[in-house]
Amino acid sequence: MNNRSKLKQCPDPQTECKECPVRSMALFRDVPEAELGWMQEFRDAQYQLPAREILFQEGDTAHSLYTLFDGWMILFKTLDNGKRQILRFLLPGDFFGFQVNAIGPTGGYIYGSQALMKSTLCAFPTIRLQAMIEKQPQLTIRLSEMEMHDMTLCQYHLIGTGCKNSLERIAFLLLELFHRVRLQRRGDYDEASNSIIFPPTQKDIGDAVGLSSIHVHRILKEMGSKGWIRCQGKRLTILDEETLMDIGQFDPGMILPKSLI
Amino acid sequence: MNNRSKLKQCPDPQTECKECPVRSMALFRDVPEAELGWMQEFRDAQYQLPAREILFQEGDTAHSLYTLFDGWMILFKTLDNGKRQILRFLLPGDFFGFQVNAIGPTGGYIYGSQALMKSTLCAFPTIRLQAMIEKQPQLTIRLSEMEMHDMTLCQYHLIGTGCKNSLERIAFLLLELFHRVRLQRRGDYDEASNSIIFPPTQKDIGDAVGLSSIHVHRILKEMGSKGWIRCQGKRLTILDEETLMDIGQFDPGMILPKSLI
DNA sequence: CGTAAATTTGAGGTGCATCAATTAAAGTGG
DNA sequence: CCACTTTAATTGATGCACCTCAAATTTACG
Repeated sequence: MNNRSKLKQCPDPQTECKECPVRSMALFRDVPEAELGWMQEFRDAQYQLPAREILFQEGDTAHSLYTLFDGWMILFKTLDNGKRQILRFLLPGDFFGFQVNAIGPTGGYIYGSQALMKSTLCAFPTIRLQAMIEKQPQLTIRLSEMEMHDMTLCQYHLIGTGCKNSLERIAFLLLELFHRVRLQRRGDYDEASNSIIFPPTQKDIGDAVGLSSIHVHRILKEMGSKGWIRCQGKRLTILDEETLMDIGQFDPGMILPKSLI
Repeated sequence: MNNRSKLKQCPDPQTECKECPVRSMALFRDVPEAELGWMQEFRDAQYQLPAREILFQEGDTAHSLYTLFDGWMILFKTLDNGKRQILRFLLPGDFFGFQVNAIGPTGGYIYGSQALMKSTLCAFPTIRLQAMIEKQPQLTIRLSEMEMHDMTLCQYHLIGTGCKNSLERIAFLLLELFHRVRLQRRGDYDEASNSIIFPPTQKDIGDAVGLSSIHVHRILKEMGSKGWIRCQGKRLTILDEETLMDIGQFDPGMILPKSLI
């Protein structure tokens, strides 16, 4: 465990895997119900992380693999020039921590991770991955699927920073996050107002799409004044989805999970 | 087969999988020698593609999965505004074509693919992937490894377009491609001159790192005048690798293959 | 050898960054 | 619950890294 972070183990009783509310999004989605108890043995524990807290930094030895259980997190990389690139926004069910910078299980994480709001994590030791796969070989297929999905999103972000202007990039990002939250159909999406809880700051948005927080602010203001969105107090409301989809060249289909086979 | 392309089947005899020179980089790297003959049955054929030819376009039905056998190719996406983003440069051994835009095997490719020089491909039908995996379950682990590797590269490119200036991005890209070619230790790398065959145009470079071809040219000229590189006639020579690594924040370790387990 | 494609160079414009300073909001401890 | 501190949002002014346009030259190629 990284002593830089204020990670705390959750008080018992912790959530049972077989009752997990994010199971349909998670790595162990396809593990048969009867095997879940066994799988749970591999789990380290559930942990809580306060808002804005760092879980691990780039280079930290990768002892654990994580599934975000509740909250919002980011994976990021900081450069020598002080700039930060957000690589992924993590929502409940998302799996992370298996990209390391060396061959074998002794490597370090190639990115840092931070909570954007109070978050809960399920962790299991990296060292047990092999045993888990041997017990449940179909995990590798699910792992590939999740990687493929992350890869697709990463490619769309690359397309954004490579080819789109500021308005288009931000429109895309807002819609992507909005749809990802809505797909989960949990309390964070409010159907009546078509809004979601939205913890990223303007700086976070900028660091995700390659813009300064000041310019992000101007674009958000423009989007607000045109009646496309409302964005205040950690809540994002989408008012004109069609226009935003057109501008951002976003298609909800591209964030749907795909099967490898 | 896509009739837009001038894909031609290679004249027999085609290369035997067990004698494949790129096997150590390829999907079937870990398949036991004894099983390779069986695996080869799944193969469609070897195909040849002329320089600058399109293999498939975004949206084409994904009938085949490909391994680049010889040559250079790119995966790219073109936007409504006419701009193009290069998502991956493909070198011999690289596997592509399994990212599709729909659930199940009936989807279309989410990117286009084009040869940068005369290239040879090995193809097998997407529909046989499941049977191959059932016969050789360890293929899914190797697939995950390859995806993880591609994902890492994609992330570094995102970091480039998101956080780096033009000089830093181009330095990174040149070194990445240089090292990837050199890792293969085939004829395309010349040790005496520390140079590689380098088919991308200045426009290709720009489309990969999010710059105009004109600006790419100015930067390449600057790099040349400072004695860092020589870049002419489809050949790239690295003269001052240390300076370039420093500027581009490139570490050769990050393109080395990693094991999942 | 002729045509298309890529490279090269210059001039001018702009989208976004940077700097600076104020206001508002969120977090913290008494 | 309020005073205090920190962080985020907001706004204006200025600058530059890179884009776009245009045209000449060189290279690639059937």
